[in-house]
Amino acid sequence: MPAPSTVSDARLATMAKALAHPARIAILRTLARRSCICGEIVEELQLAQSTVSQHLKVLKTAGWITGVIDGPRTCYSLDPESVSDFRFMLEPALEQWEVACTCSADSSCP
Amino acid sequence: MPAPSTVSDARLATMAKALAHPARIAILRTLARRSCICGEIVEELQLAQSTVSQHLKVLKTAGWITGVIDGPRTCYSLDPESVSDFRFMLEPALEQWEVACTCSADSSCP
DNA sequence: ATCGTATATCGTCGATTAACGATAAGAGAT
DNA sequence: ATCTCTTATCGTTAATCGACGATATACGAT
Repeated sequence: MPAPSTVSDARLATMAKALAHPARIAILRTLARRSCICGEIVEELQLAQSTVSQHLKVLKTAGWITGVIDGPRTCYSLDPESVSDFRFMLEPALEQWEVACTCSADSSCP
Repeated sequence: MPAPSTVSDARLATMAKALAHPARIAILRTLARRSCICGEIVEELQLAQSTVSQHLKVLKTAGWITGVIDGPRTCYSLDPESVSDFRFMLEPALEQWEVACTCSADSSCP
């Protein structure tokens, strides 16, 4: 029997990839605090506007956030459902991995 | 006040980055099952040996796994401590993010 | 209709990633 | 000492990432 899952691992990897940059983590933290922000993020992180826009796009594509256009600006928010999905995919695995023994019995190991 | 954390976000991002590939997730799942494997992973995933070796290096560098050389082979295992670190860094954030409202009050939003 | 603001997109650059085959290095066994 | 097996590393390739400035687009206000 092969390792379980593998189906949703693609999505898990995609969301992890979007998380794999300090600037994007910072953006998520910011959105968690005051929800709905656009170019204010540019001030908070000291990055060019185009760079921030790209990071937002990555987060949006991966599903972490949603963007609602509000006149000339776009209002970004965390997508709680996707956060929930991510937790549901990741946490059972992490729990299992944390208790994995350092070296199991049926193995070709020292 | 800026967003909290940012200190360990670098490490969080690093570990997330290592997680951001289906093959590496598969490797972690495998190691969680039977611990201590080396080239058996090459069979499980259908990838070249050098590719698997690289993925193992990425996981090791990020701290997810440890490698103990055992004669001619190397025995890899999950590092429960790092898994724990990762959980400790990530889960509080995820909990917070999941309950973040879609659009908060003090915001320039619709 | 035009101006100003806000944001997305384009094009570019250097750096990194992912994959592979080929080669080197280490440890046992003959 | 040599052969074999296992794994790490090297070199290459195409693709992607991260950052930026410049430009285009969209909207609201004048």
